[in-house]
Amino acid sequence: MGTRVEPGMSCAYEAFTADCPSRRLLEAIGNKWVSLSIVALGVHGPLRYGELAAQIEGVSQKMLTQSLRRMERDGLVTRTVTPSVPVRTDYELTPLGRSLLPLLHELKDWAQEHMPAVDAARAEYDAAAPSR
Amino acid sequence: MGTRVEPGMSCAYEAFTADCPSRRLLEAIGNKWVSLSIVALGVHGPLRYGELAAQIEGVSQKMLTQSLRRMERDGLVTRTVTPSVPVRTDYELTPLGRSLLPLLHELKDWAQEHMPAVDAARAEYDAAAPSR
DNA sequence: CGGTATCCTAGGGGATACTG
DNA sequence: CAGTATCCCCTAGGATACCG
Repeated sequence: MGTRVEPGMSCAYEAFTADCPSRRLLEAIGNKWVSLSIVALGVHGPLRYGELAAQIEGVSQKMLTQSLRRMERDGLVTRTVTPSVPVRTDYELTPLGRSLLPLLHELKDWAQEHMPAVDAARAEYDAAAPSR
Repeated sequence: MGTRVEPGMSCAYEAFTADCPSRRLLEAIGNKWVSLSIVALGVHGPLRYGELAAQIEGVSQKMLTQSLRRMERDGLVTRTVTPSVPVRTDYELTPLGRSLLPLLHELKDWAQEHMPAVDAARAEYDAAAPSR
């Protein structure tokens, strides 16, 4: 408890307290569907609910809706409902949400460059002791 | 199915297929304990199991061990056991693991800069319709 | 010290059906 | 079309106890 950190400087590097910004960010966007939605919206601009669902293979209606609500609450996307028949809902990144794009883009770059190495490591690990 | 992507270029930007590198990376390091362990090891250098546990507030023995095993399998850390009594185990980042550090560092920077905005958005959202 | 092994529960998350 | 509601399974993950 001796090492209290400054507000805004919390989680500086010494300790990862339960409520430090880094951990809370991971809880907010660490979710697969959340980050994929952000990237999809970043690439294609505003998207309707159905378009978004089509972009993200395998996402269920429940999870997509839940993720979008959380993102809206976190100020990452705006939700615009047009009460036509049938109804139309558009999702768009806020400036805050857009500010995450460079980060996620780099993540994607890392993945494309290094995932083969990860696969190789896995294969070797599994081959060494198949029982593990 | 018409838009097939090049190997290595998969998940280029059009579609997020279930097995594209970006999604698989998120599954590998999206985990809170994994990324926190990587950063802790990146900052402090090699760490013993107990030291690592002390760095990461609130992690259970089970989750830490499980995360470290997964990271070892993925080639992100090495695990060195010294069979003394009591036994000593050191964890260290591999070059592959280290290559994630800049990324995670930027994540941390984003968190420290923008999490207050997220908190504000949440407060406003909750205030607008407390029932949600 | 650095783990397994076991038990247990809250929540993640899919499938399906219904609605404005 | 874009949801909500319900059911139900299954895993993440904590607590506890034991071991080399």
